[in-house]
Amino acid sequence: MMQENSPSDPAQGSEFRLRSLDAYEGNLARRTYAALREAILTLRYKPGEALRKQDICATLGVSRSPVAEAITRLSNEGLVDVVPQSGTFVARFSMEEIREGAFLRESIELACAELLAEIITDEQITELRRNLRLQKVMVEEGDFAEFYRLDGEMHDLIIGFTGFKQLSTIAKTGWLHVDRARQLILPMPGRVAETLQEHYDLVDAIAARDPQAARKAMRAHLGQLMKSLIPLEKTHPELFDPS
Amino acid sequence: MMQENSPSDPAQGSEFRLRSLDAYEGNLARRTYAALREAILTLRYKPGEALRKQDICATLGVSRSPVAEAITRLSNEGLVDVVPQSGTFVARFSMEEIREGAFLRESIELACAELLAEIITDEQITELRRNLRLQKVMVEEGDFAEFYRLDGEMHDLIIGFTGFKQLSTIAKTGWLHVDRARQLILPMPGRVAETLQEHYDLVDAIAARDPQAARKAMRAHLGQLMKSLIPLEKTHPELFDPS
DNA sequence: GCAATCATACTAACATGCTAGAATTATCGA
DNA sequence: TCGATAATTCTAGCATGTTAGTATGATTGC
Repeated sequence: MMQENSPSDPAQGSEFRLRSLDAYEGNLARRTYAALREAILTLRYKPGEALRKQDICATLGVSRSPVAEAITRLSNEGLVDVVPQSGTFVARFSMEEIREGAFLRESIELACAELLAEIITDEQITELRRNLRLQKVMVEEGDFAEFYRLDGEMHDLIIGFTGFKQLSTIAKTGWLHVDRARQLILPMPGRVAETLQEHYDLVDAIAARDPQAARKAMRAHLGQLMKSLIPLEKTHPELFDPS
Repeated sequence: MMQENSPSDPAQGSEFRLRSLDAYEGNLARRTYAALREAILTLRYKPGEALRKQDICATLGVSRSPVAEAITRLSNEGLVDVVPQSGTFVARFSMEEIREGAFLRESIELACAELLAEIITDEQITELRRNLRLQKVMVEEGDFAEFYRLDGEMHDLIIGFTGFKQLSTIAKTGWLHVDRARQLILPMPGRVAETLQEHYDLVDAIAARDPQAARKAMRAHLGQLMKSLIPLEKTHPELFDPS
């Protein structure tokens, strides 16, 4: 099988794309996984590109074992495609997978929002509102990176408040493909403001302890995001799975 | 740290608990994973028990590499606990995790049932009904193992009909802990008949293209299962996480 | 008898050698 | 010039050697 490299590939052979392992924690394999994962999600490794184990080993200063383990894990998550006896490639986008990840997260968060609307405490509502205030500030300051971080944190809070500990990890794993695709969208001030409003609606519904409204708000919110992702397949066809 | 072996451990040192690898497919690591997973889920490896890599290597006739990779994966799924530089142990049951797995699956299947109620085709309904007829036969014949297999197949069908390909795997992964705990419950004819009826209700609701009824039926069905699992913590305390 | 200390026998984690097979390039034939 | 074939150079997958850290059991001191 052949998986062409992006031709516009200058001499980036040496790896400036991986952060040092001591930015992460855990054993070598886990840290290697984290470094690779970050590089893939931020598109420093481009979809379709071959992953060179040797380079990675050299750059990170580890042997092949932890790298192999990391790649296995990335493969399980669908971020890379392993071709036996041939090579490992950064997975291309697949609108199918993106939809699926969005659906999974929507399923989980709908259930959480619904449950939370019944059991949420006042302290937890306060924490959500505090997060929202920070989001507002970031929108006003135009700090979109921090806004997205707070966005993720808010979703995490909502899931975490249910008391379930692994659920957030699963939701995020499904969300990986969506997150990677989102990197291609330049944040537009207008859209970000809308997103913030959707967050307000969602938290309001939960705070009002209205399960149905919470479901509706969550669905509307995630629906908007998907709408912004659909055009990507047309604008960046080379990054997508031929399908 | 100390994790005692079950004292009632005769000379089962030699491993009669792992099926031969050629019962599975994929590379050695994947097959090793499958074999271990099956042994853990069927309780041939008991919760809390230490996993001896050397024995496993000898039994399966493979080296430590594939076994290590398999264990890493089982660890990610929460089926084993790895204690660095010490040992790996079959995870004990945790009612917390069981609840969480059930919640995850409920979230996914509720969303699927709701979606399906809108888009399901007549052929798909036929396939579900066919599965139900087989379930009925198995209940009548008292073949509970086959009934449970069909049960799983039905849930798979429902998820698969949405067109999403990975969702079933995720749902099953979350369901692992539930499945393992279910091994402790002797199937009682009465309860199995009830379960079958719940399946009928669910499929009827989907076939009637009634999203709300489908949600309700799915929730009732999974709620019943959880109800049967709760007492296990009292009857088999030694298999549960001290919590 | 009992607690503290030390030696031993385990383990996970990591490094590295080896092999079979795939992709690529070089060579050859028309 | 072009197509087929052979040689080379990749890779993943597997086996195994090494190391550091943990638990266990023996030994010692009291």
